[in-house]
Amino acid sequence: MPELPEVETTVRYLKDKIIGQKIVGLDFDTPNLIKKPSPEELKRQIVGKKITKIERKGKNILIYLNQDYLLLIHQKLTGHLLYGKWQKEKGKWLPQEKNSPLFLDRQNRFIHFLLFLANGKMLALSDLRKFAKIIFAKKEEVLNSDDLKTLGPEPLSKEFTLAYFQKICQKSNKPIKTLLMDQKLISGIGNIYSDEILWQAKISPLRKANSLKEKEIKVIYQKIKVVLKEAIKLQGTSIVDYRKPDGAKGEMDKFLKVYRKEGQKCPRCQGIIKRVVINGRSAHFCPKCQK
DNA sequence: CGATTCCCCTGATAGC
DNA sequence: TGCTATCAGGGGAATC
Repeated sequence: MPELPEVETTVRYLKDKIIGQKIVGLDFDTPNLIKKPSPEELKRQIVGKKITKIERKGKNILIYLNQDYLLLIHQKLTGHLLYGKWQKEKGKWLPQEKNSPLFLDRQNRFIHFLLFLANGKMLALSDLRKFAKIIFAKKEEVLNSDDLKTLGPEPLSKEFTLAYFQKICQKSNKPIKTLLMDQKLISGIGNIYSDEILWQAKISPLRKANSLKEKEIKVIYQKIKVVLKEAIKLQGTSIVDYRKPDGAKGEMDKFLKVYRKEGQKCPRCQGIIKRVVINGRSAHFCPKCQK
């Protein structure tokens, strides 16, 4: 699923390809993805506008348009943006290049939303589960909406200090995994990287945040940065649905230590990796070396 | 206010 | 073989 590193990879890839491009058309087959405005209104308003900027906030993709408009895309579980050319066959959008991952990898074949650009290329949203969220409005309105303004600090930014992390840990009686995934406290970390961060830090995901010692908090803090940076460098994890905008997989899969590895041996201590449900999410960890 | 449950959706998988 | 039940999972809403 797209978390901070995957969204960052997507934004970096698209930056020099779509900035300056005018949107010349729009197509969709799942109106429910478009939360605001109505799909008809969106089509009427977005066509003709030019893309001026693209950035990431937490797990959200922000595509800025001229006349102070902003398109927000949250990919949720299985959504990912793709860049290429598609053609409609029997009501379904199919990629034109038959030997590209856009065509060969089935995860890229669930196209539900398409923007046509002036350069002849398209920006498409593939989303198997149809959970993604699309919002289009005036820039100020989107930036001041709950979708964005409730987000906590970016974990790789200066604002995310050790003192801040210590403070939120001490104040929370929740499991540390739940805290790491709380977008209001830290933005961008999801199920994959919370598991991986805690494995690297040798801390059990079940530990209550306010039970952590100062030294442990510091290690987790450091591992947040290390793991996210490594994942960005490797262009994300494609173990499930995520793909880069060219349809190819990220390289982070083979560096994962615990996520989706229930029953396998811990690469550090040979303990058996366990899966438990925390706050409705599956958590993977090694009970032998994560305390 | 915080904690819990439900819901959105559909492919994969297990059970029969 | 093929049908049905169950599950994953980010985040928001409803409920306790």
